[in-house]
Amino acid sequence: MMVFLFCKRLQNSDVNNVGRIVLPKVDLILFRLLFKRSAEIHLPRLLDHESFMLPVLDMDGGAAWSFKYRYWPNNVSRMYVFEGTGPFIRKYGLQTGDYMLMYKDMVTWNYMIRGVKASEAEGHANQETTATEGNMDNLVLNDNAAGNDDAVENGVVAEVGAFDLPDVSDNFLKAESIAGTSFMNDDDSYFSDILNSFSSWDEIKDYYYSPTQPNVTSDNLSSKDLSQVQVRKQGS
DNA sequence: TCCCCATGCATATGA
DNA sequence: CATATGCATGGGGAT
Repeated sequence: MMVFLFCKRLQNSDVNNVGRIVLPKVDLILFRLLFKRSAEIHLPRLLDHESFMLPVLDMDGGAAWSFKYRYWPNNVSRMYVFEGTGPFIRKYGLQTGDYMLMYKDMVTWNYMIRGVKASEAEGHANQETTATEGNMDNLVLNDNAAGNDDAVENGVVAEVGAFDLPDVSDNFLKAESIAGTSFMNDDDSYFSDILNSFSSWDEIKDYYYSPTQPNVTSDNLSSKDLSQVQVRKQGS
């Protein structure tokens, strides 16, 4: 099962030849449902001034990327960025206003990525989305879920059932429109499917917090894949 | 008031 | 001198 993590509407500074993409600090859907946590959880945690190469599989097939994942100190906060994104941007021909969507494969733990042109997004969009296209920036859910620290401390996944499912916000529908796929089916079983796929609270916690790298190594990629992993230097 | 993030810009790197 | 890197600044939206 693929979990949608976040969507970034690309800006000039994301698609120019610098080759880095500033990541949004949007919440992961599941975590926004369970807790009120933000940003630093939809990708592996970075220690102080830590950075590393993050393998990311292309959902379009064939390609595998390797972005340098790091952050910039910013006042008391952080700005997260992917570096070495030039080849990805070029493969999809992404320009300002297009989208980068990230997912995580819950079976393999691979991070997955795809680019969506704004024009394609319009193709998937419903009327409402089209009408408010200017607001399709970084997608977040309504935060209707009550915080429940008790469930966390008790370590009981079953407590999850006590949460109200969030409303399917307009933005969530927009994310689906851009993705061209449904993250949640009609009876809201999307979240319960996710939760049921874990057997314990620790599993959920590990899954989202673990600094463990995705199960992608140079050993299980073809040479063709590897050729796309390398970050192209300017002018090469 | 807070904080996110788009981009400016000073410094480092290196051709 | 050109480009890459690492952070700072400030507008604007959320709280």
